[in-house]
Amino acid sequence: MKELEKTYDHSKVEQKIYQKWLDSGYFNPDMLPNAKDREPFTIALPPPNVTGVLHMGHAFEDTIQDVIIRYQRMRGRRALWLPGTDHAAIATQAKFEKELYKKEKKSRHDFSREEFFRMIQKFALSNQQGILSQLHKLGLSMDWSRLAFTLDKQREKAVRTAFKKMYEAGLIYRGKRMVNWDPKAQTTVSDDEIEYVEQKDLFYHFKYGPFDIATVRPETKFGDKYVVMHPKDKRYKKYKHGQKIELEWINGPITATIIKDEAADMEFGSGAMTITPAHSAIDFEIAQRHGLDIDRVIDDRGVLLPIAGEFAGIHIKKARLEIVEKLRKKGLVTKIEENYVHNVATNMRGGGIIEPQIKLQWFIDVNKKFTLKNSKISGIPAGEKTTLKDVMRKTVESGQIKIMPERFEKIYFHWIDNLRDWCISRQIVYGHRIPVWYRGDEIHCDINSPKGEGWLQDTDTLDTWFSSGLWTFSTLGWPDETADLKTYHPTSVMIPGYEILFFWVARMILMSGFLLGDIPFRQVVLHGMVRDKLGRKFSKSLDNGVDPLDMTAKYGTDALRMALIFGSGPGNDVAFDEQRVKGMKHFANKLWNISRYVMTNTENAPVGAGFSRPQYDDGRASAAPTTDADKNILDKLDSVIKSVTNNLENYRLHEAAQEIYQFTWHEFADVYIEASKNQLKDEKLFEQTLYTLHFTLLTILKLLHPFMPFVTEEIWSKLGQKDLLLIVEWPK
RNA sequence: GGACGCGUAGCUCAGUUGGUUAGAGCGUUCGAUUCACAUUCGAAAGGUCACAGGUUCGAAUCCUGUCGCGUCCACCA
Repeated sequence: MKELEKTYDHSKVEQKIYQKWLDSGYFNPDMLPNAKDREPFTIALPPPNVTGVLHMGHAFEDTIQDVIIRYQRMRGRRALWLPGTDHAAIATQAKFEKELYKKEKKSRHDFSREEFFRMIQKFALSNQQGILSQLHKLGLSMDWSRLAFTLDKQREKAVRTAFKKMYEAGLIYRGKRMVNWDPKAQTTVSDDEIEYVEQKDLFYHFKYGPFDIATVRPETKFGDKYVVMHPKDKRYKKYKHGQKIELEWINGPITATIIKDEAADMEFGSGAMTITPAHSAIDFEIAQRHGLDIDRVIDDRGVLLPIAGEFAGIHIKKARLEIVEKLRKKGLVTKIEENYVHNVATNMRGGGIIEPQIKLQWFIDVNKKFTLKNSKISGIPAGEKTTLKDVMRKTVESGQIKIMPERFEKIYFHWIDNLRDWCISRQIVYGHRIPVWYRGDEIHCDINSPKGEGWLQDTDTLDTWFSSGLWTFSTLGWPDETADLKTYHPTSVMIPGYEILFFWVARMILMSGFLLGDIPFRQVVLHGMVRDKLGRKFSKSLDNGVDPLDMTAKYGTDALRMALIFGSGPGNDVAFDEQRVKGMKHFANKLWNISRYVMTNTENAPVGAGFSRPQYDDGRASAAPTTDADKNILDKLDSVIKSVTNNLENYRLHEAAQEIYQFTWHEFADVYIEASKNQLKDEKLFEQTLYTLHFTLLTILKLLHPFMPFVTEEIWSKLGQKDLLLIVEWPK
């Protein structure tokens, strides 16, 4: 028996233990003992963005997954946890461009496309290295041999194959539509990447012929030649739909047309509004309903077009005040309200304020009918017509995919109901380039460029979520029919934050449904966000960020893991409190000293590592001399095993963790170990007591291992156990 | 405007289908120390489970309403 230090020093243990695990090869499920006989269990890691470093949210998310995968491995599953990173297209390019400008005062225009792509890819891959080393330090049991990246060769093949199949099914089309244009990043963004930010502005009222119209954006008003009011608005009864009126406007007299449309809100302002169809989704719809002209006023850079007359060529930001000034001189400004609060659409991936524009873009049609040749989706038989929306809905509705907590299912359905076609093209270079080539009027979509002269590839790249949507199967080798794909797909459980339910979870269901006719995962367990102890988001401006690696250095990885799991309900946000991590470091030390006690006492015992359980194997009642304390602790142990197992099966990790903690400290240490001190002095009770101490400790180590892998593995080896605790059978 | 969540000890939070004196971590107070652990042990203080009704033999838990906080969706010219 080896001596144990008086205190547990994580810094001496963690790296050594992690190396032991790596050397064992058991992170790769195919290397597990009797791998072929094991039932597969798969988790695909939500790939962290290569934009930066890991934060506490990652530590939380990855700990949850590690607990589950370790538990399943011990339960005898062929447990695969597949790691990877996400190229995060627009976010990464935006970040790179920012740094490039800061460091070298250069922009994307200073480089060729190919050169610029290579620079960003290099930046991304160097970030990736940092992230991978952080993942190692968190003790995560991922299968590094299968590491994937959303923008590597194999994933490119998957992306192009997926695009081609959807294109051929007519689900991907190119069309001129109103999109969210970010003039700063010079690209479109999808509806889901818009974040509305409250902002205070001046609210201008103008005299528009006989009408009072209001706006915060006078610079869009040049093209306004339609005035819209509700058909039932009594104030405007005398005006007829289609009626023309002459009036004085910014650059002289114009002819305006009266439009009666129910989109006009009678309660708001004067009830009359002018519309700018080329730069507003709502206005665009109104214009389409009535067949109105759609005149572009602002270009891609936010500069006014010739329609603005003397203001043409001026940036909208600058033009606003000048326009108001001109209107004021003409006596057309009736009122200016200050501090008008309204929402502005912004690009949440580090871009600017969204300017709706009509552009030629690529879309995924979510309502178009198609036929699934092979379908494992319940509610959609093979050969039957369906839509992508239907796939997303039916898989969850039927319970084939379960979402936990359940309340998110409602939110998910609501999102599907309001879903519009997904704009997948981006005008940036960092991403998967659209696999479509043009030559004159010819168009060619394929995995590789077409043969022959004069073909030019589409310059757009794909929305990053397009490649993320393939993640569960592109990581397993799809489109090739690999053994991995057959063995490990559909994956067992997906564990993302609730904030990417739409971006990602829904898109994976869509992609897997169409391309494989199957679900990507059986279960979704959503977790909340990690906030600071006051419940605020971690943010740069508040400077309240906590680096997970600082915590692991200070208190140990086990302590951080346990602290994150301990006080968190499913789907709820977690308030991060350093004090709790400290408390869990104490717990690790407590366990360490419990082990010291058991070891020093079993040192001279006739029983060694091969402790048997003679008294309890069958017929507990008739067993050898046993005290109430023994019965009590072993009964409780049995019930803890059952309960912890049940809670882990149902992804109630926090409850499982609390039960083990409670049992270890306040039952085993506080009660039984105290009682054992007297029992060990009694010859008749000696062996029984040793047995109970030893058996209980070993079982605790097994139960606790998924949560606190390092300290448990270390003690396990000090106890002289041969196998790694990592793959020891889960207690029953 | 629509939907959802939360409000439990000083602080941060658990509390699975309603069931005995409501729990944890940290903090506070008092006491203990050669015997596994001061990163410890024992004890204590501290909660009308936001509020008001209702269902029930019984409600922190279910229902209705009120107040406060938060999130998501839609978006107003």
